[in-house]
Amino acid sequence: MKIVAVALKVPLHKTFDYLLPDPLPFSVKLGMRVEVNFARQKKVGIIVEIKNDSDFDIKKLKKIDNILDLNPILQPDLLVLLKFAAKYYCYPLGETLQIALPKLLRQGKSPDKTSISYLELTEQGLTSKSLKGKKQQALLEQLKGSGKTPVTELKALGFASQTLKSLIKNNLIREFIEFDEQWQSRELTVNNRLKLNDEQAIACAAINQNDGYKTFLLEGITGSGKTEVYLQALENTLKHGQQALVLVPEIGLTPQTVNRFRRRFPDTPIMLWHSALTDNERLQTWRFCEKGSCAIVIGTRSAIFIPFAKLGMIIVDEEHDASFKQQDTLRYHARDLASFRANQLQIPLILGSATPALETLHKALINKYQLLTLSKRAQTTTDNQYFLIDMKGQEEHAGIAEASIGAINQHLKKQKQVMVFLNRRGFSPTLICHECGWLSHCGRCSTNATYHKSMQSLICHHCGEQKPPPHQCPDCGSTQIVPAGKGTEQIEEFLHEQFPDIPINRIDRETTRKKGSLEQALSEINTPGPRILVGTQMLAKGHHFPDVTLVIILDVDSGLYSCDFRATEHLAQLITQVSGRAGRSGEAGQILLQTHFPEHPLLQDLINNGYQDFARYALSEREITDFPPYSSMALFRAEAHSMQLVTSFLNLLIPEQPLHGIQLLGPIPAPLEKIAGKYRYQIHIQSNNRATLHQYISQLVDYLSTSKLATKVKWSLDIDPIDMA
DNA sequence: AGCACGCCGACT
DNA sequence: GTCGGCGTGCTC
Repeated sequence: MKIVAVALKVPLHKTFDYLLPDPLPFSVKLGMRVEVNFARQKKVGIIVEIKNDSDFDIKKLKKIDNILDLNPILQPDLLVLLKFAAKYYCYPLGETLQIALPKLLRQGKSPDKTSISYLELTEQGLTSKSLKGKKQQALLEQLKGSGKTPVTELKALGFASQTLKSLIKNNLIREFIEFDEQWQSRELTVNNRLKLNDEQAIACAAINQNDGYKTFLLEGITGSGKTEVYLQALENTLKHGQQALVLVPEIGLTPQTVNRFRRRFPDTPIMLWHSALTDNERLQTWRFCEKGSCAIVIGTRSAIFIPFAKLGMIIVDEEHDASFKQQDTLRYHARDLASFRANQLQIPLILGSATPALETLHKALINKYQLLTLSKRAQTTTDNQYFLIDMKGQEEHAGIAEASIGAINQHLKKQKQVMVFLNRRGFSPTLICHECGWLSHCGRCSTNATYHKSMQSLICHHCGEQKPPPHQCPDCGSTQIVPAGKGTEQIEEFLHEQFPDIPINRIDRETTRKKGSLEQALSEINTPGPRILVGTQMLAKGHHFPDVTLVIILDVDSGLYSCDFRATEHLAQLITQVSGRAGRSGEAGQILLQTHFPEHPLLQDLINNGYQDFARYALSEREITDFPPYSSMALFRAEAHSMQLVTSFLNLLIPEQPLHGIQLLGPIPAPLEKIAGKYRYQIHIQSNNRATLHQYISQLVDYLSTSKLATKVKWSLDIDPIDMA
């Protein structure tokens, strides 16, 4: 009697056994989808085990209603990866598998979507000079840069169907349909290959000589030509007829990046993977990769779950970026799963960053990874200069020091661009009553309500609740309600007053909410002339601003003294990444850091010796304090509307006797104790031995599945957390 | 998570 | 008398 274990989308840490239909129509394999009756509901599940008996009462087993696939929908290696992920991150297997599948497959739809329409330039379009229509001209430029491009991708860039149609009508571009034919690597055309410097050549040679699994850490300062190394390493992979997966941070999937790949390999099918794809596009891309019809995928973290016919290389660009870690449901780290997958397939993995995560650097320093260093900037000869602005006693306006304003003036006069960085959006983080000290806060979260002047509202950045600012203080009735603290909106307003003739672009989540508005701002920034850019994190990542020669970081201090042990690492990465945006056009950039602690050893080390030196020093501190990567960590969180319920539940999990090899800390309130009306507490679990940690956590999860109290709170586990909030 | 079963209050 | 509140327990 044939029995199969089926993984279903239920939040239970187990699978369910079913009987196979008796005369079996065809051979049943792992990874096939089935339709079953489960607790009186029809569900789509996946076969994860085939066996001859069951721990469950065999007489009570139900029969499978339907086998949905002739061939497994999850190929064997992907199923192994997902089983590992479910176990490692302590997440139910059924839910893990569902997360990895495109929605249409999750729903049991047929996987056969086999064509994609592309647009390309005609001969006429190639030679045409300039068109009247601005949008039409932009589309031609885009196609000149990217070559043949999927229609859906062009629409995502903001081109209207009308624009496409009229260009087709005028015979400047043409549409064609491509079916999922095997991609043939012998057609490989390579354009615009750059000459490598010594370091790049050594890196490429090391990667290309490699046979089998190996992880390389490509530690290259901004502008040192990491992308060129990726491209030349990819060339080798493509020549062997193998596919490649390039993982990029959420913000890194810009047209510039993609165009560079398309221009280099004009005949090679390249597809994108990101959250804005429609369900159909997602399924198409998935199938094209699985069948070997697509050669390169550039995608965000979930691309790690795409099946490939013959994957030959994985690249993780900006590997330190926090967006590779999923912050809800299955809390996986795409970089770490990439490492598992590369090992599983015996292929090389390249981790690239100017500011590698300390975990990654540690593995390179103990020779688990091969370290490849790029220390020379390709374009400039001069290094950026850092200046610490001591804010003690310094006169300031809207948080900008007098000295900084002087510097801004100088650079603008030289027709250069200036970047002002502050990691806080809105006008001011709170409103304060001048008479009684009342502060604007969110009614549902234990945090401030940020004042957004342009929208005339108070917004909670955690739960999104909006309300109008009060005219009178709710406590004392005073009308003296004033903004306290600074956000990017206020910086922009002040700079407008100070430099009325200078164009200013503010770039943060608020100003880039509308589709295409970031692209719009970026193209404005590319026009010559003096300009000021104001922004948050978003400015630090990926974009090229060749005319920026001055960068000012306003609030350095919040990263220096924080309860999060990773805060200094993130601050150093941020400073290095932001300053990497400056001085890329031949002239050395100036970086001003505003701080009350100019003598702080971290800042001194960073500006005098660079990130590489800082990171090695920071690692030695982690070793002394026993923090990751010198220990393993997990975070157990629980939330509920009643504080008493949460704390008593968590207290139940703390044993009376200390456990051997496990340190528990808590329950302690989460950094934000209350969000959207729910109280959140957590327990830090730490061990010097990963296996010990995992053994303890699996026991914990087993216990929770039998605990009644556990059903009354919402709990979650974060393995290797990077954000304690 | 769903969903049914079950045991108590206020309604045509 | 019954409709419906959500506490409890189970799903191969």
